[in-house]
Amino acid sequence: MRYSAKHKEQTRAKLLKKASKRFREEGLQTTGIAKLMRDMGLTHGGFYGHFRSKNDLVATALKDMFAETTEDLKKAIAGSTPGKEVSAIVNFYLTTKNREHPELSCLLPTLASEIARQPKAVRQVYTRGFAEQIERLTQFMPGASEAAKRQNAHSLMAGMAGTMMFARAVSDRELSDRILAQARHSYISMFESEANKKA
Amino acid sequence: MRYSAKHKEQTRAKLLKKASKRFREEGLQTTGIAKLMRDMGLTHGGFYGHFRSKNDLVATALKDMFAETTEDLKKAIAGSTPGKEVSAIVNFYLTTKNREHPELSCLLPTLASEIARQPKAVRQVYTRGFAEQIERLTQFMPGASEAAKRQNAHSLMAGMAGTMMFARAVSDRELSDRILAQARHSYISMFESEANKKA
DNA sequence: TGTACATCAGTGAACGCGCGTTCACTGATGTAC
DNA sequence: TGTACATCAGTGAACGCGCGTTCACTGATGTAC
Repeated sequence: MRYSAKHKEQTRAKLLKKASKRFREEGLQTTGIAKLMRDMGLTHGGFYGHFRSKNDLVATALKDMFAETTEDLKKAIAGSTPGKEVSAIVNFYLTTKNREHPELSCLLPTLASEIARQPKAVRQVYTRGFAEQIERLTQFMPGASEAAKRQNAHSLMAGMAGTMMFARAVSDRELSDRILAQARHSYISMFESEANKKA
Repeated sequence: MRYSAKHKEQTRAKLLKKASKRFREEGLQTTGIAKLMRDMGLTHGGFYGHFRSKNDLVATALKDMFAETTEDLKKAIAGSTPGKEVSAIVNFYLTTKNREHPELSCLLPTLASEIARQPKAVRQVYTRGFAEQIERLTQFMPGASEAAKRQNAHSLMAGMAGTMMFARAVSDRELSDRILAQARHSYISMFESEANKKA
């Protein structure tokens, strides 16, 4: 059958969205092309009309996921009191809702360890996205110098990603809730700028 | 052929060691039984004489990995100046050597995200090991109360695991080196107890 | 207005491969007599 | 000392399944005449 002019473009976009969710739910290696296409109502062969390879899809999906998280962070920051951005970020990131929905939240806790085993092209996309995310956080961090601020951004990002990873892996729900709640409190008191803590 | 009395026990122990390395190198799902046995010089069928299932192996290997890291941490702490335990832990954990050898270091940066997708039995083993590791760290952390110390242990553990995960995933070696070096500095100044910082 | 043809998103069989698990078996050795 | 047999760690074919990728194809529609 013939399709409307924009049809292929739309299919590709939907495929990309679905894949970037699936990757975060099930991991990169565990997500299969055939099942992905089946869930789109298509057959596996059609995949290669949209992406050169699974690796190509992984790389493209990573860009998409970083862009999504960037949007979410921007929104969280936009809705916060000036000077309270770190609280906004932490309270947005370390929620039970995000714990339950890896497919809709930051890729770092779910995919970063698997990315270490990916081919260079994929890791480069990751590296760029990661560096940009750190840069975005840096401007809201406390610190005497730009370098100190950036280091705090790294610490916060590593702490939040590690915390979310732990909260998801642990089988005891109450323990998981506590991990998140206490980490929110901790990171806010560590990284909310001094000026605001006194206000 | 008949084997010596201790033979099977030894084979099981070697298999477990090999598996716990392989899991950290390649992930849980990506590590296959057949390849594992082939690398032991055995055939895949023999596996089920040692473990009930792959899940059984995963659970047992996790215990082993936690025990290994516990040993390593104890050694690092034993060799440190009293009051400088946090420095010893951080300087032991966040090294380029550990970055290059996931198969010989802490399971958290490599496996925690995959464990979130494992069956309950596996996650329970993980939860116990994780809680024990936190408890072990707690006693060396600064903090006014036991709860505050434990929270600092959580923050440090999440930060170190997240940092190692990032350092491994990033494709730029210099960036990775910087991530590790600056994180060591950061976490030591954040968590080394106040008394010692002034000394 | 009616016919012929080009387009091209998606189809589905096939490729060689690896997965976890089962199970009847092999064959070297220890033990019993 | 010599023979018969039990033991049991490990073997390897087979199960049904999923993997990523290729490729000749289908068939509805838009376009050209």
